[in-house]
Amino acid sequence: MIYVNLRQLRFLVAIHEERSFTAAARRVNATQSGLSMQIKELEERLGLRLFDRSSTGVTPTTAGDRLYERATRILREVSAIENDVQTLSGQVSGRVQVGMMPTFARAVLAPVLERFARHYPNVEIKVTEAYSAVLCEAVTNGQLDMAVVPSGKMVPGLKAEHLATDVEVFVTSPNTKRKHLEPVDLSKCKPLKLALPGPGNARREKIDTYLETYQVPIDSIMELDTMMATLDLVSRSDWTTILPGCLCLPDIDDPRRKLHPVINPPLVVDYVFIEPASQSKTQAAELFAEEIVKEIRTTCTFCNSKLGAGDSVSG
Amino acid sequence: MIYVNLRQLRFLVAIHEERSFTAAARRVNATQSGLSMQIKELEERLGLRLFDRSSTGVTPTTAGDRLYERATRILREVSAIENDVQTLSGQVSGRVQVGMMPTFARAVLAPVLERFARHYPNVEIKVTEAYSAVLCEAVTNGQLDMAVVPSGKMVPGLKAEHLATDVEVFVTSPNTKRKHLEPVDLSKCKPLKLALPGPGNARREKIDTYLETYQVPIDSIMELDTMMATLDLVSRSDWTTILPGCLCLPDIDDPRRKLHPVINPPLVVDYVFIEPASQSKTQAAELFAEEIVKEIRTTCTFCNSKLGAGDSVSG
DNA sequence: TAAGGATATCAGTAATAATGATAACATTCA
DNA sequence: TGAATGTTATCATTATTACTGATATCCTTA
Repeated sequence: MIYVNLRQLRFLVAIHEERSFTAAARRVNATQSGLSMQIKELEERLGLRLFDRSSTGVTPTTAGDRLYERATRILREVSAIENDVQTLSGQVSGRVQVGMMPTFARAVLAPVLERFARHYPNVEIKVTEAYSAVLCEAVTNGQLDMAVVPSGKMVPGLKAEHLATDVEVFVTSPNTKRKHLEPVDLSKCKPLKLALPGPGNARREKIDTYLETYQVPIDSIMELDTMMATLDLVSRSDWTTILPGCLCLPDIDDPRRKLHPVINPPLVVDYVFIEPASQSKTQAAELFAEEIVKEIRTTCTFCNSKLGAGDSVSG
Repeated sequence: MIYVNLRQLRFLVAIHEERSFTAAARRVNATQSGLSMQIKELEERLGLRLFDRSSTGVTPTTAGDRLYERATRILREVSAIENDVQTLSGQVSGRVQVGMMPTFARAVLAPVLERFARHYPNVEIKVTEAYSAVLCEAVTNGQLDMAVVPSGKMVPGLKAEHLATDVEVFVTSPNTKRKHLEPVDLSKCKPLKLALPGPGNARREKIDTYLETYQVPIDSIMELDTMMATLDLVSRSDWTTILPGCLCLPDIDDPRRKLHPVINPPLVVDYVFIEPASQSKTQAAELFAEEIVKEIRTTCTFCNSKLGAGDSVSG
C-alpha cells in the first residue's frame, strides 16, 4: 500500500538539487550505488521515470519535478516532528547555527544576540559571517540552520523569504567637497576609484550591472573582501566604496568618512532569509529567526529614513 | 538525521485510532510484537513516550496526539504522491469505491453514476449501500475510498466534511385526514405506530432524541432496516415512518403515500462526506466526490424548497 | 483464584539496504 | 584517434533492519 519511504524521498531531493547521483550520495553520506538502486526501485514501483540519466549527470523529468515538490514538503513536516520533541520537552534549548552577511555583523547582530541569549539561556548560538555563496552552500548541506544574505540567483534546495530593501551608500573620505549625507549621482562624478567585493559576491554583481547601465565613470577598481580594511582604506585615501546602509548606520556620525545615498536611480540591496527547503526550523531556530528578522526590518526602516533618497527607495 | 520512518507513522496512526496495539496490528497486517518494537524504537529515538500502556489497551500521551496529527497529514501527502502517478499518466482511470447511505440510492446516485461513467469511461465504479456504522468501518480500514453518511458520532481515522442539511419527512398511507405535503407537529398527533431503522443507526439516534425531547406520543415502534419494505408497509397500513427528504423526492407525487415535513421544531438530518484521514483521494475519486457532493447539495436545496417547513430548516 | 486479554521481550529468521568493485557509456582534451 | 575522466548501472556480498511466533508479565474481571 505504501510504496515510497522517507529515505527514497531524501535521496530524490538530494539528486534533484545536485543534478547528480554521485554528488547527492556524497551529500547524504551514502554511495552512488545505493542511491541508484533506491531510485530505480522507486521508479519501478511508481511506474514512471523520475530522472533522465546521461553520462554527465541527470535531469529530472516532469514527474521528478512534481515529486520533488511534494517530497520537500513531506520532509519538512517530518523534520517538524523531530522539532516538536524539544518543544514538548518544555524549555527552549538546543543549538542554533546562523549565517550572516558581513553587513549585519555590527548594527543588527549584536542587539539580537544579547536579547536572545538573555531570554533563552539554554540555547547554544553559533554565528558565521561569510559571503552569500558560502552561506547558501552551508545552509544547503545542513551546516547552518538559516542565513541572511543579499538576494541573488536562487540556489536549489533553499527556501527564501524577502526581508527588506536597503539603500546602498557611496562612502568617501572626509576630503571631498560633497556634504555628508548629501545624495550623489554616480554617473555625474569624476572617474571613481572604487573598492568593491570580489566577483561572485551577490552585491558585487548588482553593483556592476548598475555601474554599466548608468555608465558610471570608473578610474580603477580594487577587490576587497573585507569590510574593515575597506572602511580604513576609504577614510585615509581617495579610494571610495559602496556599502549597504545598514552597515553604515553605526558610525553615521563618524568624522572619518562621508556617506552619500546613491540616487538617479537609487541603488538598493535586497536582503533575504534562507533556510533548507526540506527541513523545518527547530523551536529555538524559529525564535531566533523571528528576532533577527524583526531587527533587520526595523534597522532597514530606520536606515531608509536616515539615508534613503526619498520615496523611490521603499518600492 | 531522520529518525522516524513512514512505517512507524503508519503504525502510530493505527494504534492511535484503535487504542490498541493488537487491533492496530490486525489492521495493518502485522504482528502485535512488531508494532510494539517499532513504537518502542520511535519512542526511544524521540526520547518521549507516545502511549500510556495498560492491560486494557493504550491511551495516547500529549506527544502521541501531537504526532498523530502530523502523521496523518504526512501520510496523506505521501499517498498523494502515489495518486499523482495516475494523474501524470494522462487519462483518468482506476477504481473508485464509494459508500452510500440508502437515502441517496435513488434520487442522487443514479444521475451521478450516469454522468460520471459517460465522462470517465476508464474508471471502475463500485458503490456499496449500507448504514453509517458499516460505511465508517469500511472507509477506516480502506475498503472504501469515501462515503456519504448521516452525521453522528465521529469515528477516529476519518476526515469529515458537512454536505447539507435535509428535512426529515413523516410518511403515512393515503388513508389519513392530513393533506399531502402539509407540515405536521408530531407531538400533537395521536399515538404513532412508527417503523424506524434499528438502534445503532445514526438517524435513529437523532430521531429517538427528538421523540423523547418533544414527547411525541408513541403507540409502538417496529425496527425495519430496509427502505423498500418500510415504504411498502406504510402505504398499505396505519404504520408510519420518518424518512429523509431526499429519499422521498423521487416519488413526491406517488398517490400511495402522503408526505409531511416535521415541524415544531423541524427534524433534520445532516449529511457528511467521509474519507480516510491519512490518505488522499485518487484523481478519479476526487472527481467522483465532486459530482456526488454537487448533486447532494442541489438535491437538498430542491428538497428544502419542496418539503421544507419555511426558513427554520436551513439554519 | 483462574481466565482472558493486553503489552513486552527474546531469539531466530526473513527481508531489505548498503557496500565496493566493475561494467558501460559519454565527454573532454591532447 | 585514443587516453583520461567522470557519469550511472549492475552485481554479489555483507551488514543492517524488521518481522515472526512463542513466551513472559501484568492487569482486569468473573
